[in-house]
Amino acid sequence: MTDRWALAPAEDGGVEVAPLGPDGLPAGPVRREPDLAEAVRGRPEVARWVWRSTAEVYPRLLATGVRVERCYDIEDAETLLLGHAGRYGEPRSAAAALARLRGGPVPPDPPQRSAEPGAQSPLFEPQSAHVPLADLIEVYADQQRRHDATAHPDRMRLLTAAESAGMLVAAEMNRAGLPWSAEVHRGVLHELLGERYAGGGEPRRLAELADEVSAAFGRRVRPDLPADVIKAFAQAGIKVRSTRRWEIESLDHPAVKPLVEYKKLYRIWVAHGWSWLQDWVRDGRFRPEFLAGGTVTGRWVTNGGGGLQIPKVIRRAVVADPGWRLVVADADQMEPRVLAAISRDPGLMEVAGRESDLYQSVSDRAFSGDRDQAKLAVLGAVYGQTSGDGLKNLAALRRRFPLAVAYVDEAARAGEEGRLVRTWLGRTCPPAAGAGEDLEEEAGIPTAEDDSDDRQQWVPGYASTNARARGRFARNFVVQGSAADWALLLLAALRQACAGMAAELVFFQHDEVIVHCPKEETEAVVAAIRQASELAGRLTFGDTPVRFPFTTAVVECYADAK
DNA sequence: AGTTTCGGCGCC
DNA sequence: AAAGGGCGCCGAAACT
Repeated sequence: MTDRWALAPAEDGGVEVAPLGPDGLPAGPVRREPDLAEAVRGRPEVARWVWRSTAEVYPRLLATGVRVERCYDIEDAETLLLGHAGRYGEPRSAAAALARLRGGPVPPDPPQRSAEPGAQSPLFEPQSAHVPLADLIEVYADQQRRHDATAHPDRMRLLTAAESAGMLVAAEMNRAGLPWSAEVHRGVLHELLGERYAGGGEPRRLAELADEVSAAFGRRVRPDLPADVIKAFAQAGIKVRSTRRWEIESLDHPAVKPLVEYKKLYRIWVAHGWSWLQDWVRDGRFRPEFLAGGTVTGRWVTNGGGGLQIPKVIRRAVVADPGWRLVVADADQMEPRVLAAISRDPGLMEVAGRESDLYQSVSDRAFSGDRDQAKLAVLGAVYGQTSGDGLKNLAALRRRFPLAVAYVDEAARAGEEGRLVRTWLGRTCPPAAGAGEDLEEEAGIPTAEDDSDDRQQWVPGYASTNARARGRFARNFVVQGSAADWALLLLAALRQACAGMAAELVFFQHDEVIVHCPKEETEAVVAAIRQASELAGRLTFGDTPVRFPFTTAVVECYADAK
């Protein structure tokens, strides 16, 4: 069962396939066959399909009911390998990789396609130029050699394999869709926003709140226009720099309450209201397009519909099919557990070796039981907090967990100095990531904003705010990115564990996964999650005591999971 | 008129 | 109390 085959759809609708040897080179001739799906369906013994792009091939296979166990996505691997070599931004298409290999002119990558509301996953992705299978195999063999030249070849192999697995999962999720009740959604909208008025204007509740805001200011104010609100406050003798909630909330003015309420509901209305429902929900399913590895840290993104930002109140609309359930599984304190695993800090590993609340354990050791302080300190260390209580707490954290704090500090220093920073498996941060566009600041030349007094406290002397931004980015990158490494392995293991069942993975959001399954399968799914977590922890980070417990809920409605 | 950026906020 | 990381999305504002 170690058979690897390479595959490339031909331009005439047929397909080229070829068996591969252990070195990645062809172990037999390239064969032309008339039908892509049949070529795969007829070879169930193949353990891994090597192809240019999962997004090009796999939706077509799924459309005919064909699933594959594993794949290797050449263009995704090219991206990761280029990144590891510090060559971020070079064209990553198979055609470009081939050109680099042969010394020809390197074609630029085609422009990214943007999402269209309600668009089904296209059967043909408008992507890079066609590359014949024999050439594709050459690129693949070269990539195998390039894995060997990385800092940790075994980890790098795991990374490219894991991300390819993630792409299979993403394609399957895109096909399945998230079960969505339009009726429930409409009910929630009506309850929150009131009736819609003809003509597409604001619903009743928003109109009322806008009137209350205007009444409080004594003139007509549009609460959805920040400039208007700032002016209105100024006329009332209150200076605000923005209309962000945390800045507005504490003000002593009668407009504040309806304004904050307006902004909350306005958000629901524009981002998840009736037109969203119209655009993104079809046949009882919400279909955002999941893209595995869509960010530099390796986190997924969704293309369309804000699939990873479903507001809590709207989750009531996520309802299992009749007789089915949603198994909602959420990794507990994922980021500090990942930090324990990558830093190998003995104290933090010991704490992370228990399934109980990690922040509580940290606070018992370093914060005399104050869980909130402990959580702030840990998150501050991971995010690069620069002021407030976080700094004081960071010192306490450093005393108890020196290797953990040193790990992220070193990443931050590397980022500031423009050195490469990698996740545990080898995903590499582009050296300029986290940098803004402000070259004047980079050069240490004060800009107009710099004489605002609150910034200079934490921008000492001529230190570049850009370098600091890179430092914060890199500090977070090693944790968030390694967590994404682990999450890919988790998804891959969970997908395997669910392979024989009717259960389908329908949602994934950084540290949370939803499986939709017949109610008879829920126990098996919960067990599969546990087993997948254990396997993912071991495969990703090797032999550590760190555990990755999940909170799982078996529910009919997503909103009931928390 | 079409495209890009900004402000604000949803999620993790 | 204050505001650190990653995203996507929307309408308005600011551009070409």
